[in-house]
Amino acid sequence: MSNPESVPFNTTVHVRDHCLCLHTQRAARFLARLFDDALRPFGLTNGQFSLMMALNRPAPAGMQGVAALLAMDRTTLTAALKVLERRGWIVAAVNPTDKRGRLLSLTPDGQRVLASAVPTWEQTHAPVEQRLDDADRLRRDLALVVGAPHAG
Amino acid sequence: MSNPESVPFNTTVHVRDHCLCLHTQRAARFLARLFDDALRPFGLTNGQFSLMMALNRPAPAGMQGVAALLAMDRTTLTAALKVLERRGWIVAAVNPTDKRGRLLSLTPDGQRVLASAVPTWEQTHAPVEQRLDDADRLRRDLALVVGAPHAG
DNA sequence: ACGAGGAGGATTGATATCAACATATATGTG
DNA sequence: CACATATATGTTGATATCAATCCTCCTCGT
Repeated sequence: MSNPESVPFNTTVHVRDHCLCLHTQRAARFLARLFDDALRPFGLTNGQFSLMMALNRPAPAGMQGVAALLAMDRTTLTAALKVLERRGWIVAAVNPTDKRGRLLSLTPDGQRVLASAVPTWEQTHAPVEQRLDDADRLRRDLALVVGAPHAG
Repeated sequence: MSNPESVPFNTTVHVRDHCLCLHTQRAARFLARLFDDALRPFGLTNGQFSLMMALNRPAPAGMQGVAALLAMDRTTLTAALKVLERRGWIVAAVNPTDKRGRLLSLTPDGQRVLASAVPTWEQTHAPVEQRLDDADRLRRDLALVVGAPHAG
């Protein structure tokens, strides 16, 4: 029934119900679909929206900083940028101070697309927040998972 | 500064700090890397581990049920199964009762691999759980996000 | 100035994700 | 039984994800 070469069903149930990795992946897939659907009319995915929002800052951003902000692999960021660059929504210029680095920024077109999508983001986000007793608590907990000792 | 064609920096900061989709994607990427690293010696990714665990049940599972359990697109499941099937860890047999459907189950080899990985799952999961004040609270909140009115 | 080691990115290969479309089977109606 | 419709799954194309690897450019010691 539960020899050392197989996993007892009880263990399966325990892992299924407790694995934070699984729980988080499920929620991530669910929210990705939700926001992808909502943002599709703008030609944006949830990840592209978050990335462009991360680039909407007073001074151009570097790749390391953006990758860290999104907890994303550097090479994933490279691939994501290529898509947005093809569409003319962002530019990746060589950093004149350090020619190894890139300075990332939104183009005027990119700013327009992002601005047009913000109301939809709000309309999509609000119902999710309302389903929760305390959205700030969830944000704090997720920040703890990622390793930030303090949230916010 | 904040004409209708661009997004004010204040808005960017608000979205960055509040977007539950972004927060969840970040945590999901972080945990995926953590578990992928830990499970690599067994030739498993976090997703493959969760999928095989979902298939470890008394009676063979159908694709619809598994996809729903993992909150995963049907076609994503098809692709994931092909990899595990190639390795001989699962079998997808035509359901004799309904030839449209498939019955998914672990092979003995698959059971062995899964069983060998469980201690590593425990060792990887424990520190994450310890970082949280209340892991059950996070699990409940994530379940609420996915739309389950009751957690557990 | 020169060379060694390091840091920042890009590329490649594998898997993951999902929409749009295609195929096979079941079910219900007449 | 024939046909329309619904259900279950597979296929294709685009993007997302990350490890391994390579290349370029910077920094530092001499």
